[in-house]
Amino acid sequence: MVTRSEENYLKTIYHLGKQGTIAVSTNAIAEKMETKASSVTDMVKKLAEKNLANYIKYQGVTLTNEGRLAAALVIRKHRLWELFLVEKLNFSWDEVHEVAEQLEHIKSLKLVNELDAFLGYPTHDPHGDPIPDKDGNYSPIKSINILDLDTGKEGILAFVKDSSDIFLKYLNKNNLALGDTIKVLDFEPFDNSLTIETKTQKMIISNEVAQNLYISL
Amino acid sequence: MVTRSEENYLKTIYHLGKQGTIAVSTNAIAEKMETKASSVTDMVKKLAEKNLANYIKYQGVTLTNEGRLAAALVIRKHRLWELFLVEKLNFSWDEVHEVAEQLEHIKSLKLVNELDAFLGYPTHDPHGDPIPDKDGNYSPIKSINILDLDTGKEGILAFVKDSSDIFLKYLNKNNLALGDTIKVLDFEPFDNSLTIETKTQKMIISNEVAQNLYISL
DNA sequence: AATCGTTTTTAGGCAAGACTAAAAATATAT
DNA sequence: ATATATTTTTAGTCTTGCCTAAAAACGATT
Repeated sequence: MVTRSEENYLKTIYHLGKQGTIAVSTNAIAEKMETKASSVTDMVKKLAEKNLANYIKYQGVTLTNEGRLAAALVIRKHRLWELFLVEKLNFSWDEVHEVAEQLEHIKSLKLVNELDAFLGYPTHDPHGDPIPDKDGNYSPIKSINILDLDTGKEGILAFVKDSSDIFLKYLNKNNLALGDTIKVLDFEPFDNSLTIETKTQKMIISNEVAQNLYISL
Repeated sequence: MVTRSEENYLKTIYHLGKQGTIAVSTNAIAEKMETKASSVTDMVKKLAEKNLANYIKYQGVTLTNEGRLAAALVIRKHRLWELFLVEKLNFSWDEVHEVAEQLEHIKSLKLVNELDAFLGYPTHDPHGDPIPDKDGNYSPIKSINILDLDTGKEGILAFVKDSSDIFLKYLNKNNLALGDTIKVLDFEPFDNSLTIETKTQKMIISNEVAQNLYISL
C-alpha cells in the first residue's frame, strides 16, 4: 500500500526531476512541499525501501519505474478530477486545485477509468496539462511560448505554465481562457511587453505574463 | 478541523444511537467499527473536548447538535457520492460502498452542493436511504416491511435494510431492484417465506430476505 | 450487601509522519 | 589545501490513532 503522504512525495519528485529521471535534492523537495529537509530524508528512505525510489545519501533521489508509474497515476487522477470539477460542477479553473489534491488520493481503479470514460477520454486538463493514460504515458503538448511567435502570427492558447491562483485570476479578469485564439500585434523592446488581440479585445500583456502563455499553431 | 477518523466515529454514533440522541456504549461502537473499546474511549474523550459529543464515563455517548450536524453532513456526502457512482459511472449498487467511504471525507462545501445540483437534488441514494440536506435534515422513508403487506397487495421496493455486499448481490442475481413493483401472492406459515411477483417473474423469497425488503405504497 | 462476571477505563507502548537541534558530508573560496 | 559556508543526515521528541494488559466500575445474583 502506498500511503497518501508517499503519493505526495512521489508526485513532487516526478515533477521536479523530469518525471523522476534526474536526481532531486532533499532540500528542493522540502521547499516545494513546505516541509523540512529532515522529514524528506526520512520519507525518501521509506520510498527506497519500497522500491519506489532510488536514493543515495547526499546525492538526491530519482524514481524507479514502479515509482514513476505510481506518480503518473496520481497525476492522472488529479487532472481528471480537475477537468470533472470544471466541466461538470461549475468550478472555475482557479478553484479546482485544492479539491483535486484530495480527490487524487482516492483508491479505486474502476473509479479512475470510469471517470476517464465519463469525460470522453480527455487528453488535457483545464490548465492545458496533458493527462497520462492508464500506463502513465502521455504525449507532451506541442506548444511554443507566445514570445517566440512572430509579430502578426496567431495561434491557440494551449497551456499556462504558472497555475497559481493569482495568475489564473488575472487571466479570468482579462477574459483569457484556454482555447482562445490569440494574435501577436506588436513587441515592445523597451520592457519586452506584447500587444495581443483576441476575438473580443486588444490588450497589452507584460513580459512576465507572456512568459507563462503557451500557444499551439 | 474534524479529522477523517473523528468523522467515522461520528457517523457510527449517529447510526447506532438514533441520530446520536440515545446513548451508545463504547463496546457497541468498537464492535461496529472493528476496533477495540479502549481506542473508542480515547476518541470519545476527544470528541467531547471538541464539543461534538456528550460523554459520561461508563454511561455511553450521545452527539451534541454540532456533532449531529457534522455526522449528517458526512452521511449526506456518502449518499450523494454513491448515487453519482451508480448513475454516472456505471457502478452497481454492491460496488459503491468502499469508494464512497473514501469520498465522504473530501472537504469542500462547494463540491458537495454542486454535486447535489448535478444529480438533480436527489432525496434517496441507490439503497433507498434518504439523503440529508445542507442542514442535515431529511424526511424519513415512508415504507413498510414486505411481511406487513397483505396477500394480493402490491407496492414499490423503496429501501433495503441490509446493504451488505452479499445481500445486494443476491438481489442483483434475482433481478430485484429499487423501484420495482412487487406483489405479494402468498405467505407460507411453515417457514414464513413469501411468494412474490414482479413485472418479469414469480419467485419465492425466504423470511430472512423478506425482513430486509421495504415497500412504499 | 458481598461476590462474580462483564463492561469500561487507565496506563503504557508502538508506528507513521512530522519537527528541532546537532553532527556529518559536501561545496566553495581564499 | 585548508577553512568556511551550505546542504544533508542523524538523533531524539511530539501528536494522532491505534494496541495490550491491568485496574476500576457496574450490575446481577444470591
